[in-house]
Amino acid sequence: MKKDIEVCEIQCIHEEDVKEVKDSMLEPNTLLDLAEFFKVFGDATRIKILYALFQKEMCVCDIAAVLDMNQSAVSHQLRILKNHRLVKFRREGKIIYYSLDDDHVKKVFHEGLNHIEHS
Amino acid sequence: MKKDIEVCEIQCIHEEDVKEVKDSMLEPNTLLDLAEFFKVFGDATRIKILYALFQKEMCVCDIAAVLDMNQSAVSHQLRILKNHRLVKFRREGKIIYYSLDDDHVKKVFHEGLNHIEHS
DNA sequence: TTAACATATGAACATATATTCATATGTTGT
DNA sequence: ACAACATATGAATATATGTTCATATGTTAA
Repeated sequence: MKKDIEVCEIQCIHEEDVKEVKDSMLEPNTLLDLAEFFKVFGDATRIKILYALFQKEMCVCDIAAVLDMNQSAVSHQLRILKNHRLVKFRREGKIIYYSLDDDHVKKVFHEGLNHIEHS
Repeated sequence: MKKDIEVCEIQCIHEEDVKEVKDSMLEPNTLLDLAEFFKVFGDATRIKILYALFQKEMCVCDIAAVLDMNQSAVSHQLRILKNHRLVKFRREGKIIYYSLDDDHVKKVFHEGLNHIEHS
């Protein structure tokens, strides 16, 4: 049964367009994954880490030194980068070296740079 | 004068590397702008809006209908996209049509898709 | 086994951010 | 001028996120 007062009804103007665009929308999971992926780039600390790793693989404490941050903060961020397969690591004794895991990273990065330079 | 107890000193292992990477680091403003730029992509609502606008220009209420969200929420997000020059708009009477403002958007988007598909 | 070191992690806190609600602004037709 | 409509915006709230602190894990050398 419908209530006689209908609130929050979304009104659209171009029904055809809405239907068409709605049908072509990405799958919910893809959307969430994409947003998650970009969210990783949306933090200055992680951007710095990625940019540092563009130059060469580095261990955690060296990254911390480059960023002038404490080891814990860097480690937390590295975990996020690792979970999203943006960086990988190898162990050498006590030291763990991190490096880039993916070529898309550089491409995304440079498209971002292009944008902020041209706007 | 130095305190005899020195806490939170950042210890690095490879001084040379640290110096080199630190010197080649992006400027603080560039870093912040980049992070800001990607932060815009890091939200499912904005991703949906951008993807919708890939198909065609749309007015606010149609976008709201596509996303199944209220007008205010969409408007707030459009403002963010507008501020970062990702979308532009034109007015036609009462209606305001939004569209993509930048080719980098699509490129960034597709690199992101590539990444999540290959990982 | 123990000390020293490199890194990881859980909890707590402070800050940032998205959505909602109410309302303001700006446009059109009467 | 007024009503109806499309959009924008400020404030409030709830949630997400980054950093710090304390501590745990894992490795090496003695």
